[in-house]
Amino acid sequence: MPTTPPQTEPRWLTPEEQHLWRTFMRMRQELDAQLARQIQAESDLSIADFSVLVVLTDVPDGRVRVLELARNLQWEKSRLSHHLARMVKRGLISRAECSEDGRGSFVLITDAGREAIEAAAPRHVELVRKLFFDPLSGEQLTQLTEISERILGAMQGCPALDPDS
Amino acid sequence: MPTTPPQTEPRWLTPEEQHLWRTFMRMRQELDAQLARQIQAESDLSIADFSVLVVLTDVPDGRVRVLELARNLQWEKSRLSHHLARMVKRGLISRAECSEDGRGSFVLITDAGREAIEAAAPRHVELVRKLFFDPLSGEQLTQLTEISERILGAMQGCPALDPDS
DNA sequence: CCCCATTGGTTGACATGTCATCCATGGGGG
DNA sequence: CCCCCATGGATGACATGTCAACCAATGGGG
Repeated sequence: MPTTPPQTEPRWLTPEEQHLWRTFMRMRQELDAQLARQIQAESDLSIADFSVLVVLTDVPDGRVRVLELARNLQWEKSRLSHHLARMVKRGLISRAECSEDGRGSFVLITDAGREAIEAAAPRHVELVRKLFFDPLSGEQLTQLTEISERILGAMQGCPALDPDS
Repeated sequence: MPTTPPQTEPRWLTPEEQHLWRTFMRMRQELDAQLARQIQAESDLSIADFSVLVVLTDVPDGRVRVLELARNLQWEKSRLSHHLARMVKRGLISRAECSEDGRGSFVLITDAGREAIEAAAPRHVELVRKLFFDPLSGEQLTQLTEISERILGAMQGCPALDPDS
């Protein structure tokens, strides 16, 4: 029998499962797209810029180690490095070397950066509310929290094919 | 009073809302990443390739108009055009001109394309099950379906800043 | 004290996505 | 019939992301 061994017929999705999967994926995608378009149009920041700046404004001195950023955003270091370079070029952040660790480097938010995010944030939250929170009941919010945590949990246990971290 | 007019203090997220939003976003992101990595590693198709091929195999003759594809995937036509060009170059699909409409063009799946997706699909479904369906209870699946539909609905009504479609 | 594997981070080549523009056909009103 | 604009699609320039290789500082064992 020359067939590849463990080829039990895969458990394809039932019609309802398929419907859920497709709806979920489309929702994700559309949500991203809308948020991206809005933030881009109104503030000439990208979602990526925005999330970097959020982290920077969350810490008291607006100063974070690169690797800390990477862990926080769950980005690979390469992507982060490239992105930070662009953000420096646009004056949103700047860098400082790290005295404790000669290899390391700090990222710090500039005044322009702070200005940019403070201008963009209110409209952004407003849209997040309108598209994500407002359509859902309080009960659904609880449910979705639980659901997200479950799925996330299932993946943490799955070191699968994880290059970084 | 020189302040910009309708600047009532934005409704920032409460801690629970923030927790939900961040958990949800991280879940999305991690889910995407895992699926992308797996499919890439095992089949040298990308998620994008995969979803194009799925549409192509869904129709009886494996032949779809470009614009039909675009609507189906919700991609902008430019992205689709570029992507199709690459897929042609890799032999996964080919094209045929459209007799009914001289501007139009058909996309058709090649044997290589069919082979590629048939090889990739089973492992992919398996992973989707493992990461998305299995961790959730039947009740949660129902809830998530409802939730996704709600959010999606809220966005359909929002023609917002939609360049295409 | 030195060697060397690890770690923090950058770089270059390349794949992918976006935006604006272009081009050819199609399909009506004048 | 012809003009003109809407439509289907391609293209080029550029922003962004990924992968693999690289480099310099670190920090332990021998």
